[in-house]
Amino acid sequence: MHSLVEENYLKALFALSKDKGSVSVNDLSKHLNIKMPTVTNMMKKMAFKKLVHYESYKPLILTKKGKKEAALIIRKHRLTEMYLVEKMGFGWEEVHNIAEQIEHIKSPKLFAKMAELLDYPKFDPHGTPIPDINGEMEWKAYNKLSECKPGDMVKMAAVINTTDEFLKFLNRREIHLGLKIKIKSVEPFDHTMVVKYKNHLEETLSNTVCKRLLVEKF
Amino acid sequence: MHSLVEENYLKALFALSKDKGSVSVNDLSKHLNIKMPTVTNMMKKMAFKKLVHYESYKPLILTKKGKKEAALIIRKHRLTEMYLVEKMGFGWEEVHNIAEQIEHIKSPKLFAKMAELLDYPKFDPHGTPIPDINGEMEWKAYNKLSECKPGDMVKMAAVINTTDEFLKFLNRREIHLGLKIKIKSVEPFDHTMVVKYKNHLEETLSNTVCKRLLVEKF
DNA sequence: GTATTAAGTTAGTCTTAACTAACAAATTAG
DNA sequence: CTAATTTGTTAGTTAAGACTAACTTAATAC
Repeated sequence: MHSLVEENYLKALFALSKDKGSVSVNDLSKHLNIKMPTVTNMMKKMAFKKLVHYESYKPLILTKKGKKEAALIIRKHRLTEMYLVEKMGFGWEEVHNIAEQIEHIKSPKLFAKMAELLDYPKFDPHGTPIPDINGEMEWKAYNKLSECKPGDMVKMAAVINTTDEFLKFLNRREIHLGLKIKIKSVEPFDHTMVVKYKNHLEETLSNTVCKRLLVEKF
Repeated sequence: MHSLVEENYLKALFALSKDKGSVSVNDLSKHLNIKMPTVTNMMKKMAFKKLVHYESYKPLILTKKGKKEAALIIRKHRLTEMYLVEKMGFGWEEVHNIAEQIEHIKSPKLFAKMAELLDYPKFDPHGTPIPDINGEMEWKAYNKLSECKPGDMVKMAAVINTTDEFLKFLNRREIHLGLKIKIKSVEPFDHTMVVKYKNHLEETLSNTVCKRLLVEKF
């Protein structure tokens, strides 16, 4: 399998290529705090292993294989974070460093068990999606409603941390998956949103609510 | 801090020096599956770090510092094993490999939390004592089952040299920690024992097995 | 459109932790 | 007590993954 070092390169490549789809050697170098020549060498090695497409002076692009491997590491990271918070009582700010280490543990069983005990979560409490066992992350284009701007037209895609209370709240307001929502305005002080959808012409949603709603822009 | 590699040398030294108090380069080499010259080099390096007393052609002896560091790694290993079994529902025989990796995680908080959630255990699921945060271990006066006599009533307390094979063997016979066992008879020729426990009214255990089972008399 | 700056590569060095080959010391056998 | 065997050491090599210095290509500025 891959070394711990290679796994860190994969993760960084995956994270950085989110928007553009490709990464410069320079960006990767800065992100990992590793000098550029080292990165170049590593990219050649990883190209040989079919994890990344590499050509001199061209941007770096993960292969399908590379993307999958990266997603699986991220899966392990997020499951670990979530496990530490939900099952062990850690605070969110404490778990990153631990997860950064545990994500490299070679034991499918350990992570399968975490997933099971957490009820196969698709999102962590940040609302960030957790890739499945095949490295698929079909949800990656989603945003929190709270991060959208006035004027945006969005479609309801998912809900974070679905408690009974919250689901009843959504039902009362007729908010459901696939619903098209227009953001009318955002209160600068507490980030309360005024939105419009279907026959609700002026519904007010608190930031607490908006942070739990994942939407797709269009 | 120490590298993962050094930690493995420490652990091996600690385990092997249990009886004699010292270890030969050869034994350590065989135990770690690492050639002797490599071991010699490493011992010099670790002697420089005051982890081991090293003199050419003399047996290796852990320093006080070395012993403490080793005990702390073993603490992490055993806490992890116990956590996996008690809190995550793993089987006794599955946890060793995972703990072997997690023991190297650098996060005092993680292990403090495990200890807390397990109610500060002094013994792990194998019945072996868990060193405390200062590297101190509490050894109870356990006896090998092989040294008991017909008529003795004993309670399973710990297992020596826990290989996968052996643990599976114990599972098949439903032998576990805390189990109460009565010794019915001992074959004088090969020291095979006939014992009784739970609904096993006449189970025969070879001397090889009995020497590996630690029990508490009562 | 050339000059300058930024980004990327090549070549060579370092450290860690492994290895083999060859030699030396200690132990055991006769 | 010497010879043979086992154990341990020295010296030199290798691979991974980092580095610096020097050079080349690409991008940007004027």
